[in-house]
Amino acid sequence: MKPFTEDVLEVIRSIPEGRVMTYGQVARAAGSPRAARQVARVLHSMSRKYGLPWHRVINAKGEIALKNEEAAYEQQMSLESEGIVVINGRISLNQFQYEKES
DNA sequence: GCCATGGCTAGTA
DNA sequence: GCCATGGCTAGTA
Repeated sequence: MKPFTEDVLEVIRSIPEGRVMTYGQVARAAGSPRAARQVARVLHSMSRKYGLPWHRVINAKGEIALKNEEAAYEQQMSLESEGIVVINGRISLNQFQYEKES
């Protein structure tokens, strides 16, 4: 597994319960500011086997990005079980976005 | 070639 | 709604 991938996994694992990060934010934290799509790809193909808190990653607009209805529903349930408020598939980034401090 | 993006326009109201 | 972006997993041979 490549360093970038490992960094992405580590960043995702570091998101605390009850908080979210965006794809772009994860990419930046992993050292590749323009690799937001790769984050999506990693999540798509690796979240199951690596037991990631995949539900805590959303898009820059604060929305659940999954197209698949069932999966999107599952994500919403997981988020709500941690106290994150989801309204019309959208989360308030102001309230729930995790900002790593320096 | 895939991907669960993102940011910036054009075009509507 | 368009399109530039980029690092690589899964699956075949």
